[in-house]
Amino acid sequence: MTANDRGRGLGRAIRSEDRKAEIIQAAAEVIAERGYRGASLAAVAERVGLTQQGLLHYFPTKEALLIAVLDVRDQWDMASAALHGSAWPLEMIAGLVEYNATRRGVVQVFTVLAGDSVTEDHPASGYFKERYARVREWGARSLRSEYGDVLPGGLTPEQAAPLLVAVMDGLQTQWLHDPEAVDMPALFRDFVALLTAPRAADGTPGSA
Amino acid sequence: MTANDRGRGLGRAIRSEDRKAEIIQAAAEVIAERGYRGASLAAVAERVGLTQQGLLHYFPTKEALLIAVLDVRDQWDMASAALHGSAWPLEMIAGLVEYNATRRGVVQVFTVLAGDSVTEDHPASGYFKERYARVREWGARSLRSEYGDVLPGGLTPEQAAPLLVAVMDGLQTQWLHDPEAVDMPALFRDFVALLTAPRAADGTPGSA
DNA sequence: GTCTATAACAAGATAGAC
DNA sequence: GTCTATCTTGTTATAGAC
Repeated sequence: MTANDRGRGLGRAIRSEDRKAEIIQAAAEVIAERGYRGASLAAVAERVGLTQQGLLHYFPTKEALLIAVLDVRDQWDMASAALHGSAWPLEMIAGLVEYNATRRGVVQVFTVLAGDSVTEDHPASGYFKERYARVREWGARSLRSEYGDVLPGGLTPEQAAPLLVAVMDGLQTQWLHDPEAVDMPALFRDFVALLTAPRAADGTPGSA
Repeated sequence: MTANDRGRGLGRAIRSEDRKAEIIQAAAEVIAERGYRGASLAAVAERVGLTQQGLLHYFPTKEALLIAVLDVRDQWDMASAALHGSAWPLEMIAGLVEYNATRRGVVQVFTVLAGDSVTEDHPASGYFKERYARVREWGARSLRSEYGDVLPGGLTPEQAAPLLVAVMDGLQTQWLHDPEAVDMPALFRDFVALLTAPRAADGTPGSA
């Protein structure tokens, strides 16, 4: 707390965290551009004005850096809500999709890594398996708290949640390949409409 | 055409095509397991009992081999139908999803490459952009020929087609990460039900 | 905390023998 | 048609100076 802490103790520690955050940000960018395997430590280092060896002072291995990227990115999206257990109304999720459409980089990291990580012995494969399970559960809980045990469209929350996640992921892939041709937020809202528009009353009881 | 053409001419040419097909199959496997960047020519060559240099006799570069893999795989799925313009009823598409659930390798190549190819200067990025556009168009045409200008669920074919593709892709990703937890064919049929279940008649004209 | 030097590999591709 | 040998480049990671 003294004025001459510069270069030592807490002051230095905070600076170090800043540096780490900078590196994580740069790593996310490079991974988005070239995939995990294609992202070299040297390319990341260059972006923050370090050498490859200087970077390794902050993260001992490439894998450690990837984990750090994943952990930080997690705080940005649904997974964060999922982690904290707070339910989101569908309208809020649609808002997130709208926001995502303005942040290509964020979307691209996850799309690239989600694909990458189905390969053998990928360092992020466990992460994604858990993440998907967590988000599906959270989605089902959110939908149940908004609509009860059956959505207006006729599906249960447990049926709708994985579809919701699939639509988000799948639209992102198409959107990344051709943003002009794919209006991601509008299409997501079309899907929401499908989920929430009341079905016609048929012979089955329950409409009265 | 003579009997002693063995080792020359047509006989040899056919053998060479067989060898190429073998290599393409092996390449698809290795790409599924390790991604495009992680797939070394040596690993592919080993699977067909060749050296890396022997393999390069058939495909001059790694990129040429990737293109060949993509071209051949295309003949296996929807893109083939899309290419030939023939419409598929939704039930048939659901059948394809069911079939896919028995062929992990086929699914995995596309999922890995679709993610991989959103990165910069990826040799397959043009391929996927075109493929998605083609499949969306074909999907819309198929849906229109089965249901007309508005599906029972209320969406137009142009709205439903990209969602259909997104659900297929997105479910594949979740299924690859955790096949036990994700019943891909059943979930796809849930989505089909959403698309095709009649909506409740509201105040809007058109129901009479 | 960041650097230079370097170890230790692994990659794709070419040249040329057989 | 397939091999051995080799070039060139790029990778992660370590050792140790400053």
